[in-house]
Order: sequence, then C-alpha cells, then structure tokens
Amino acid sequence: MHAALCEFAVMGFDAATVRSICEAAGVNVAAVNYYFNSKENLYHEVIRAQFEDFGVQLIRIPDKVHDEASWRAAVHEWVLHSLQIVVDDNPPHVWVNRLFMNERHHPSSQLPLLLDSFFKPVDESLRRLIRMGMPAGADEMDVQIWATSVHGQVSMLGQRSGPWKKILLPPDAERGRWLLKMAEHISSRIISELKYRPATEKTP
Amino acid sequence: MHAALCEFAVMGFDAATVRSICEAAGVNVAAVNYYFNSKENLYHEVIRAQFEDFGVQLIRIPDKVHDEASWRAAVHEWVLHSLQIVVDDNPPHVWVNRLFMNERHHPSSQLPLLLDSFFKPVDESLRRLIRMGMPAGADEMDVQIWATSVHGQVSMLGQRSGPWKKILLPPDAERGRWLLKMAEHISSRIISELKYRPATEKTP
DNA sequence: GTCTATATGCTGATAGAC
DNA sequence: GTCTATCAGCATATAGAC
Repeated sequence: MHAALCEFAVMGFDAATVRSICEAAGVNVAAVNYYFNSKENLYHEVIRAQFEDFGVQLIRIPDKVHDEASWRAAVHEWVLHSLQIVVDDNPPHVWVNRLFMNERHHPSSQLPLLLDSFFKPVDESLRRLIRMGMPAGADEMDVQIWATSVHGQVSMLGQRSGPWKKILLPPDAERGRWLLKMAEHISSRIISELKYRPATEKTP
Repeated sequence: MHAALCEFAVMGFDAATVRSICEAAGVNVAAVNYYFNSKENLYHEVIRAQFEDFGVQLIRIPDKVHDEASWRAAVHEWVLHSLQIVVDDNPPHVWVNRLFMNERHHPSSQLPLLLDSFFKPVDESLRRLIRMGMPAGADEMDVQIWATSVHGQVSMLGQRSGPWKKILLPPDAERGRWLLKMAEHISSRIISELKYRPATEKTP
C-alpha cells in the first residue's frame, strides 16, 4: 500500500506501473492482482485510505464560530491550515496533495470517491464560513465567487514541479515568512469585506 | 499539426499516441516520423506555434498606463482578458489552455520553451502593473504574493473536466455574468488596496 | 512521398510450478 | 501464498515495397 501510494502520487494512475510498485515493495508482479484483483482496485484502496478522514480538521472549523471574533479566527485558521497542508513537502501531506492534484487535472474512476469523502465536505465548510459573513438572502453565486477565489489562491501554492516553484514561490529560506503573509493576504480580505452576522445560518 | 494539437491538448504528451494523431489527420503512422523525426519533436513544434505570440496582448497592457485612471483600467483589462481566455471553451483558446495546464501539472522537456515564450513575459507584465501600485522600495515578496494570488484565482477557472466544473463553476447559463463578477472580484482588490504611484518604475 | 509490415520494448493480467 | 514465465495488446520507430 505504501509503495502504491508513492508511485500513484508521483506518476499518476495511468503512468504508474504495477511492476514498479511491486519492485518498491519487494514483492513479485503477481502480488497486486492476487491481493487487489486489479491495478484500479489497488488505486481505489489507496484513495479511500488517504482521504477517508483527511479533511476532518478543516470541516469542523465552522462549528467553533459563535461570535464575530471567533468567526474571524475561524476564517484565518481555515486558510492557514489549508496552506500548511498544501505547501508541506513531507509525507504524508505531500502524497495526499499529489493524489489530489492528479485527480484534479486528470480525473479517474475514483474521483467521485475523493470528492464525496474529502473535497465536497471541505468546500462546504469554507462556504459555511463565507455565508456567515453575508446577508441572509445573499446570492449563492457570491458565495461561490468567494469560495473559488480562496480555492484558487490556496491551490496555486501546491505546485510541486521545480520550474514552476521557482517562478511562483519564493526561495526555500523565505518559505515560512511567505506562508504566513499569504495566509494573511487571503483571509484578511474575507474578514475586512464581509461581516459576521449571527444566527442566520439555519434559515431555509 | 492540427490533429497533433488536439491530441496533445486533450491527452497530454505521454498519453497521446502517434497512431491517433495520424488517424485523425488521415495519414499513415510513418508520416510523423518522416516529417518531424519523433513524437517529441512534433510536440515541440506544436508548443512553439501555439505560444509564440499568444500572450502579446497581455504583455502590452502595462505600456498603456500613464496615470491613475489608466492604471486602474489596465489592471481590470489584464484580469478580464486573462479570464476570458481561460474560460473559453472554443478553439483556439481551449487547446492552448489545455496545453498550458498539462505542462503545469506534468512538465515535459518543452516546458522551458513555453515559459520563456509565454508565461514569464505574461507574469512580468502582471508584476509591472502591481509594482506601479506599490511604494518604490517595496519588498519583491509582496509583489510575488499579489501576482501568485491573481494567477491562482485566474487559473482556478481553467478547470476543464466535468465533475470539477460542476462544483467550482456556475451553470453554463450564468457563465457570462459570473465571469464579469469574478473579474471585478479579482481586480477591485488590487485597485482598492494598492495606489498608483507615477514614474517610480525606472528606478534601479 | 506514401504506404504496409515489422522490430523492439513495455503494459496489465494470468497460468501453473513449488 | 509466493513466485517465474508467459500472454495479448499497444507504444514508438523504422525498413523496405511501390
């Protein structure tokens, strides 16, 4: 499973080979089909295992909100936590990030599983935070614009290939300072342009 | 060339096959290697032809700036023009977008060509606009944060696969209104938080 | 120039020895 | 359960007929 995780994360589902996975795991090429029936099924298990509880911390953030101060803190926490996951170059985050980016650029049969178990709940938690800062009858399109804006800025930092990192991200030495500034850049706009409105969330 | 453009754009370099390209072009499988020597060389020619003059409109936008009003107009024009290209589902933009996204997610040997002929000049034009709105001695990291923020928000709208469009973008019917609102969302922050400062650009 | 037939290598999956 | 040997299929590239 670990060898498969690395291989799928680095190569993507199509380019990954059963041979390479088995070599890294120190077993023969027949092992995958004996234990998992197919390459696709192995990939399914990898995706399931990685994304099952991965977004749980982000998803729970909106539950902490009870007034304006806690709402502001929650927005900043959501953004900062997302960024920390996305820029992390160490296992296990780096593998999960790559799996996610692979599925975003070139979806496979396992995308629905990833969406339902991870992305949709995480996206909904962001939208809840945004809705808390909008009038009761606000247009859902405005919520979507704010959410898409945040997702875009966060995911831009998930670049993993050398040439792109060199252009879009600062040198490694400044990465820590950059991360905090970027989180501030993203969350401060939400906090300054929207305004927490209590107890309007349950309206149908 | 046109068949190759479509195939490379849709499938990516690795997954594209010479057979499929030749079939679409109505020629035999030996034609590619006869005229282009290799699959990689054919890809090189496709990338070169598509990106040679593709960003020229964006690159020239900063030259139009001469006062605060024209700076604001230039920022809005840069963002709106980028968005219009990125969301366009018709040829030729859709092919160029896909080639670009492929190279961003899974760089090939032709990425340097794409970067030098297209992305670096376009990125620099955005940074010039941003620098015009900052104090003379501003930290280059701040410029980079603004640029990365804009790139992220713009490229998020380049999603081409069905499931992701369904989650991140509005229904087709509202796409036009959404595009203008998104452009306003991105450019209004630059215009409101930065302030045009004349004649500080040439300082070493 | 244009084509068919083929060379060589890698893929996922499997049959059958132990 | 674990392994080697092998199958059928598709990839790029090329040799050689016309």
